[in-house]
Amino acid sequence: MKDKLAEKLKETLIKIGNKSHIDLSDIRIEIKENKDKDFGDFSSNAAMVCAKKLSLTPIDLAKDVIENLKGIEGIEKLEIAGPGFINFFVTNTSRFKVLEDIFLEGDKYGIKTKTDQEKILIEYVSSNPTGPLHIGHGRGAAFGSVLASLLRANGNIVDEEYYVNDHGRQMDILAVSVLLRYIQLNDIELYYPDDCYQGDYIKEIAKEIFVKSKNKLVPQSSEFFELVKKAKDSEEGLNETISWIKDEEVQNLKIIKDSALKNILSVIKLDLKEFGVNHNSWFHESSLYKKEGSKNSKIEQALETLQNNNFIYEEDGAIWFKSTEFGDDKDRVVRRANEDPTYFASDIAYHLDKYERKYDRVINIWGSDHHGYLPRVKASVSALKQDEKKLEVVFIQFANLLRSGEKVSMSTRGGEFIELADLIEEVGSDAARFFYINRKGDQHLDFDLDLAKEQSKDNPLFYIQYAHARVCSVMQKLNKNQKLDINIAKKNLNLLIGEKEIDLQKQLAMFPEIIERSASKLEPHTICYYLKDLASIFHSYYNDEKIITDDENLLQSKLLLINSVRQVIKNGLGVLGIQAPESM
RNA sequence: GCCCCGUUAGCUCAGUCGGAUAGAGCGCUGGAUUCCUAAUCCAGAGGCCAUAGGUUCAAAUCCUGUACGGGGCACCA
Repeated sequence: MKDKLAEKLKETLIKIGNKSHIDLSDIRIEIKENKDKDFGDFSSNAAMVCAKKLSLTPIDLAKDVIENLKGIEGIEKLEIAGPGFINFFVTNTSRFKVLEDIFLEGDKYGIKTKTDQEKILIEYVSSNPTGPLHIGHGRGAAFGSVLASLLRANGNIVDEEYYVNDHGRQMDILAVSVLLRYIQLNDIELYYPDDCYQGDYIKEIAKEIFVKSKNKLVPQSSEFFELVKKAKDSEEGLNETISWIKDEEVQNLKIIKDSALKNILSVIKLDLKEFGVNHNSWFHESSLYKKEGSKNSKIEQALETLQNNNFIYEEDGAIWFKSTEFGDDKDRVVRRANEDPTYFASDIAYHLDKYERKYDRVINIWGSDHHGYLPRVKASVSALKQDEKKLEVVFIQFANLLRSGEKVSMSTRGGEFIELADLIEEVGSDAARFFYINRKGDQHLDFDLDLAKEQSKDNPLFYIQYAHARVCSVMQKLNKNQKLDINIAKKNLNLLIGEKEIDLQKQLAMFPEIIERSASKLEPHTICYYLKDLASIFHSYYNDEKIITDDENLLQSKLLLINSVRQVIKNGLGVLGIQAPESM
């Protein structure tokens, strides 16, 4: 209905414009639901926006528009109000259509099919594979996952990718950590450096490798143990230890690194699965370092291209990328004096790879502590002659965990962080997802553990799910031979004209637009608030009205209404990856 | 110092690419249940939309400055 009105309105304006030879075809007018019922169902600011161009007062223009709009089907009344708003009063009959639509479309209601589908890549989580996911990763995981399903609901093709940082210093430290724990299994006393990973999972991994390798990986050189001693509390010492292993124990290091990576990745995958997060692509950073037959590695190729495009120079023994030419604060090193490419260099190659895979949009979900990193990545994309506008980054702020109103310490030092798996076990995947996305991503979030578990209206997710369960409960209470009969219901829609019944129909009709807006703004939280509003109107209605009555006509029309509510809640929660339980 | 984000009711937060009288929950006060889930509902009180300017017919919303809070500024990943 709203779309139809918007179209008619625009046609009318163009027609009026033509009379005075003024082109209004690209003017942007707005038509929106009214908060205040006295102003009708919809209102438009069209007359106020166009009045100046036509040298008319908004009121006069509005009068003209209304004359032209008269006689449109479904409109009961048109009014001019305030400084020149055009208010639309819709007939009850035209509101009923949404109920038939929902019944016909079912699970598809609100889900768009587009002919011009966009191919979108969302990369998210991408936590270092050096330990299990903790609650700091949870928000990004929930956000990316919901965003993917939201963009799909909006008619696009979406790939979800996890970038595995399986190359570099963190992996080296991981390998050393495991090796040291491994050695300790022989009751050999040795210093365990502060900068090594402290969690108990390292010991588990070491044990596993210990069994498989039959304890053959212990370095035999006393030099090694001296280095470890030195690494106890100095970063330098740790670095020396790492490079010693790299030189002397290449084969063993590889075995340990590979098994540790495999082990941790499988844990991460399991955690994500429990959380309803499903990446369909796992991209390994290490693959960017591998030669491709006769060709250089992806990183070398990318750096060569930058060089050919004249954005590379040498200084202080290092190789730099001129990111300042694209607005970055300073130029960035891509190859260290020791000739190793930096992390940034592999990220350049990674983004180039994404572009080569021909996506229309490339979306990254990053922690907001990385925002300073974006200008250089955008710069590199531009320098590689790619369209940097295709790259969008959504920044996700950290979440605080609250228990009994107190902040739960999230120190990652000493490995005392809370694992995502523990959070899911405590509050459940549904609540965790909902609370993580209940706020705009770039804002701080207090995740209240007690609230997430509470079974009352204070808990917005419970409130929404309860509305769904209530409808299901009514359906259960019907006599055995009774059920929703769409034919009877359709003939009696004119019984649904109570104030709250109309409110419900209006709210239900907004759902497709909510999906669309939420998707286009990359803001999933909009859906949470929409569903809460819908549930609220429903609960209020339910309290006022008895659904089950002896009057078959009335019963059927009401059943259609409440089942529409049930369907939309189900669809909305579905997009969020959350269950809609039939009883609670 | 530079950059990003935020500031809306006592608290936690919404607020439709600028629109008519700024909303919700909690908390507070007072009510509703012989009845489909009271796990709910209804009513009341509560606001200088941080602040000072600017743009506009119209600003919580856009622009600039200021204050306060959070984060970021590596040959780390």
